[in-house]
Amino acid sequence: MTALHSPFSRKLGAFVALSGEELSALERLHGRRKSFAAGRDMVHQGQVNQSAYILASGWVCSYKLLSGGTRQIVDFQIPGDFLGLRSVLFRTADHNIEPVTRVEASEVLASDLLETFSRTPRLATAVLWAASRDEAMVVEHLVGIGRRDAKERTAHFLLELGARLKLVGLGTALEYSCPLSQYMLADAMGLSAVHVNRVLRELREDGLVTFQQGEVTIHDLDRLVTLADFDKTYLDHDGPLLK
Amino acid sequence: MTALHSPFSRKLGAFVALSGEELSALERLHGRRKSFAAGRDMVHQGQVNQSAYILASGWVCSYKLLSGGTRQIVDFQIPGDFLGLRSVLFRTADHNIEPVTRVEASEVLASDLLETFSRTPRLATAVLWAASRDEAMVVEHLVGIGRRDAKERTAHFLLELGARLKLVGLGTALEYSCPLSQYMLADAMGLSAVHVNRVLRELREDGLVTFQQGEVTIHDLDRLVTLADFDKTYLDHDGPLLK
DNA sequence: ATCGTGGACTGAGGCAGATCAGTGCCAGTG
DNA sequence: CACTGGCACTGATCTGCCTCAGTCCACGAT
Repeated sequence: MTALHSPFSRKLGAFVALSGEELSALERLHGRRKSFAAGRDMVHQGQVNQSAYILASGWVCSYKLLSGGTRQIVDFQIPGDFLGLRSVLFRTADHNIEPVTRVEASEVLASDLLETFSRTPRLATAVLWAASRDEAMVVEHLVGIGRRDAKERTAHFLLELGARLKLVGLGTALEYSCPLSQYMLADAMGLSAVHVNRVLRELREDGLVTFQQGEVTIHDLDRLVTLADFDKTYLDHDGPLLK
Repeated sequence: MTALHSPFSRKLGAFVALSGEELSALERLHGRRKSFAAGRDMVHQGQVNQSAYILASGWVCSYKLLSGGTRQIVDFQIPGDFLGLRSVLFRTADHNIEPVTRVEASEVLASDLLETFSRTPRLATAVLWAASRDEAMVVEHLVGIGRRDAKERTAHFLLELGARLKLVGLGTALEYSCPLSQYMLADAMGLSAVHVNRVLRELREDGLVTFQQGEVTIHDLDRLVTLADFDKTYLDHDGPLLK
């Protein structure tokens, strides 16, 4: 697969119109392809001189561990997402990265990344753009945990996931497959797994959305969007913002 | 005040060793100085073609409104912080920005910012660094709201604020002044104002920290750090990371 | 002087969601 | 085959935090 067709290039291209030269610089950035088994952390909190990765297939989650032994999942990454940018920029990882499924990813060496930035500066801007979008997702996540109740939060979460997957061609607005267990949802949404289970049942009984056997099916998009107060503008936009 | 001495330049310099030329490009970036009254929003959700700002003095908060009328404060900004980067990159603001006190800030036009990035690319990398640090703070905030109880969360919040203020010379590790009302703390921490009040009293009665009349005084740093599970590495580091 | 306003602070009562302690259903695996 | 471990799911109980409904300042405006 060339960078020209990689989901990552496509994503950056949505922010900054990329020249042929920039596209091939992106292509060279994709270093060695690596494979990771589900459940075994790719990166640990505190590790130094980590590489970053561009996710080709599979799902991963980024989380932080607390002293009490609980964890908070900050975000899930899906194919086309960039992993561990902060770990590279700060030389030491401030969070763990765990593959949720088997994962294929291209390693990006810190030195290559910084050199690419200096030689093709517009790519630095493009990556800044992508990082800002990630931050917007974390912010939305924060708002959800802080001010939405469990049902709204879960609805919002499932809608966001659907929108993201649709953007990379891994599902439709109404249906997608999702390898996350209820335990992981709980760790992501700041709930207990028990409560996630009950909330999913309620959403199902309300005829809004079903999440069973790894498949999410949205039955009533409008009502779900209203319940969740979901506004997808932070995920998407029309055409490159920088010509 | 020249950019050479502005807190913002100092902050970026902590990430990327800046040349004289880069420093003066930064200086030129500081556009018109503007002043804002407390309480009147500088930026609204949904506004397009906003400028960004570099905060010179005063405090502001960034928050999102929910349909229910509640709000979640995402972060507070203090002098030296960059405001509204996302609003500029995405052309439309996804959050509100409200001055907490009277505020002095330099306006940064979107076009100037992008032009600066293309002419002095290392500044794009530096801003990427700063944005990543902001994201790290939001992530820490997310973890707190998701997995820390009200007392730990409040302790963590006060410690983080102290560390940030110390970095820009506005307080010591043990004492600083803080213009935030308990209502704002509540909106930031995902609690009710009533509960914030009780938690602050408990922290005071435990001899850990006092927050009264706009002054925060930490009485027992060690126990507070332990309670909050506070690790300040995400805020600070030694020397520029990019020479 | 008094009124109004905004913030700190308090008590009582209710509820969302946590915790505890399970059951049942697979898919491995030795 | 029985045994194990992971996940979905459930009922009972408990609790952290919210909501409501106030009081009591300190202040600036009239």
